Amino acid sequence: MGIVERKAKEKQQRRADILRAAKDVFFKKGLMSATMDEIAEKSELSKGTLYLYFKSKEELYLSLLDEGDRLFMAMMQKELLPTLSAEELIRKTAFVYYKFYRQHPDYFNIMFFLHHGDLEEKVSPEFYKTCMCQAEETLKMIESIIQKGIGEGTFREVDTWKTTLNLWATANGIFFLCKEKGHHDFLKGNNEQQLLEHALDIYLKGIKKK
Amino acid sequence: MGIVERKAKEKQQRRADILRAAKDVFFKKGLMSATMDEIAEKSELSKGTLYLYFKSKEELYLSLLDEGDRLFMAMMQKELLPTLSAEELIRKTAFVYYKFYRQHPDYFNIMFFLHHGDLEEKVSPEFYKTCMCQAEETLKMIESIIQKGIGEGTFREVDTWKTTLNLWATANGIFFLCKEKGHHDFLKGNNEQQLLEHALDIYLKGIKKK
Amino acid sequence: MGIVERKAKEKQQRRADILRAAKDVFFKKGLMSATMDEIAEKSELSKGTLYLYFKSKEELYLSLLDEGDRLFMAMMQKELLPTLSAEELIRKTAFVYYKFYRQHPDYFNIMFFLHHGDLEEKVSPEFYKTCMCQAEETLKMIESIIQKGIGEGTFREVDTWKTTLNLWATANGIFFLCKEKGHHDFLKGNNEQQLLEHALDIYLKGIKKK
Amino acid sequence: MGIVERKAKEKQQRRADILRAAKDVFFKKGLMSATMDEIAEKSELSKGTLYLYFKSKEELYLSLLDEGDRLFMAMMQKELLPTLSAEELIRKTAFVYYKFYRQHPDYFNIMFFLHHGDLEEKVSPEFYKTCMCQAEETLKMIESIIQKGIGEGTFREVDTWKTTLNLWATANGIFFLCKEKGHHDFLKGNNEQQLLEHALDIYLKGIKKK
DNA sequence: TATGAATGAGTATTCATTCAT
DNA sequence: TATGAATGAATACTCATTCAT
Repeated sequence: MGIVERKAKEKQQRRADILRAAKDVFFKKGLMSATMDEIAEKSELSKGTLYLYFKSKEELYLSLLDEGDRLFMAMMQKELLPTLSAEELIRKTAFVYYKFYRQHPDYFNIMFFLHHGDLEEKVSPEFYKTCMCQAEETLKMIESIIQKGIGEGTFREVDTWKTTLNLWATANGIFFLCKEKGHHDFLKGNNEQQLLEHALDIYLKGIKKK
Repeated sequence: MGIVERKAKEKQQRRADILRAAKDVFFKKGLMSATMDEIAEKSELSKGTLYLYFKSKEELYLSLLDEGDRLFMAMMQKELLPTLSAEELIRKTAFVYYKFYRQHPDYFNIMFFLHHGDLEEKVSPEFYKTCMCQAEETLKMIESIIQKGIGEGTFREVDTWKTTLNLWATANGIFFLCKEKGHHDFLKGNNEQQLLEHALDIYLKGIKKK
Repeated sequence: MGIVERKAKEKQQRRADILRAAKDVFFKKGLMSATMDEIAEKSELSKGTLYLYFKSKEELYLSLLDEGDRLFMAMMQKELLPTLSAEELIRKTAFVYYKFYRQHPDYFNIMFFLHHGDLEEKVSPEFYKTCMCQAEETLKMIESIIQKGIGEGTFREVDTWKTTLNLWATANGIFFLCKEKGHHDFLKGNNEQQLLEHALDIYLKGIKKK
Repeated sequence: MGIVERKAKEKQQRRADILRAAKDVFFKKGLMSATMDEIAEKSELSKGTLYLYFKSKEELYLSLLDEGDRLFMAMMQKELLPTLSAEELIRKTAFVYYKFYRQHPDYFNIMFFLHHGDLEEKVSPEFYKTCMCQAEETLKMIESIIQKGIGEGTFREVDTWKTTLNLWATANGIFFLCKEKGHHDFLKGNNEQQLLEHALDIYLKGIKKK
């Protein structure tokens, strides 16, 4: 029994090692330029072993999302105190999302690639669905805040899921827009945080009861 | 003289031929999976000729943006009548953008790749900047609508550029979110148009004076 | 242990296989016209494997020099008996070099390319230096013969290194001259051996005391 | 008639323009890396025109030898005064050859390539023979000096053609040896001139009557 | 389970040469 | 004669994936 447990633990460890190495390499080079060789070397495992734990390069790449989601969820649960008002919760959520984006901007690349399409065909549908489900969890959490706001009487009776998707889309759209840096500043000095706050100011004004 | 003109015309034609073929192939396979061989075959030109007109695969890919921008601008100018109110113009713009997105959803992939970064390193900075400038033109048009709304006294005195970027980010974020289809419906039946309208309803309520 | 040894042996074997195939192809077609595909086919290994053992086409080409140097050194050590006089040793060396040249005239092509320069830029400096050092070993051996001749009192007190380089240059110059064959006989019936002997006759007369 | 002459002159001019441009490019990049495009651009002629004057890239390359030979011959005739003794003439010839080599080291690359073989197959035999004949002219001139030395009674009755070839081979061998520079100094500070002088000292001592 | 040697299909790019005008 | 647009064959090198040990 002890042996079985240890084996299972070792397996988890290997998986974690590979993911850590993959993160380093993918985030440094990008999906296209990263190579399995480099990941194998960095993880101090053989290339063959990589394929024992992940079906393909693409699936390994997407597996990093898991980690991202977990990280984000953890950050959220620490900060979203139930004593806060709905508006405060919305603002807090946005801020945590922003903080997460600042700390791990590369997870967004994965997300973008996931939606982009080139990847979609190279990953098994089951795996793909798994990724989606996790994203949905996050969205449900946001929806519950909006429901709470409506319940409290602070928010108008908006369509909660539509509103959730809008908020999510806005935040992502802003982060995406701000990714482009350096060559040409059409942001005119605005950064993610400022834009996000401005968007919330207006959006909340539009949601809140008179 | 006639001869020079005809040559110039032929050259334009070739360029157009290549772009058309490139669009077909890139939009079917994606940047990564598309091959220059296939584009050459589809354009009924030799591979060498492709490189006579475009420096690299990446530059050819981005060159499709040009066309997209032109298309969008043309659609806009046809629909945005100056007699409309600011709110109507905003809604119209969103609708035109939506229509454009429906007709040419693949142009968004290019945009996503452009912002994503892997491409940034493979294209000359000048060319990159050109792409960015064209995007800015569109944004300026939207800003002018907001300014008009403020001038008319319909909108509150919001930061016009921030608001512009927010609207833009929201639309893109929504389209981006909705791109994911088929495998798992976290949209719960909502489509781009519905989400966009819902977002505008709320956002405009937040902007408009009392 | 046995397993490790066998693996190492197999690796050596592969390397040898590649070198043999490379020799065939390079010597038949020349550096420029030879292709890695052909070498792969001839070695009955995949192209990828070639690159597992050699960094580039150029490095593979130069690696043949190693073999040439070893071959030459082996021939020398068999023939240069220490009982011979300095003059006999010089003549013997020249004769061995000539024999080597006759048996492996293609190694000279590599040497020519090595000095020619186009290659210099395509090979890592370390590798390049290694090639050079091996050539120097041969030269040192010749110098020691001249020093011996001076010590014996047979040769005048000439500059030993200059003399070494001169002898070497002369032999190479002759071989190089004679390479040109077939199209036009400006050699007027002279061959490498005759020219080399004639050169030695005169050169040794110029070196020997009185 | 005047028209015919002018046309002929223009043709010569074009040819010269191409050769000049070819020299620039070939000597800067080497045979392998130089491109016909660059030569066309530098000569301010179209690529097609290049092929009107030269059959192929290789033939254009070798055509530069002509010019080299002419240059060398001209230098020789200016310096080789008939009043000089045979020994002085030999030394003078060597010095002129050295000067030529210093001023136009790149012509040697062509010569080396010519003999190397890759080129031999890509050029028509007639053209190849022409190149060889010109080299022979130079050798005949050297032979005549040796004959003069024998006639004067200064030199022993050596085989004049063998001796000629030996001298030529020695000089070329030395220049070739010295081409390798930079990475590893097995020359130990010796340069072409010093080696050439040392070789002549010894060789002439071996030729001269007692 | 872990290895890592071997694979070989896959591809962007180059460039000498041609030929219609 | 001069052009230069078009060609398309040619090739080095990569890298995800497999599989015998």
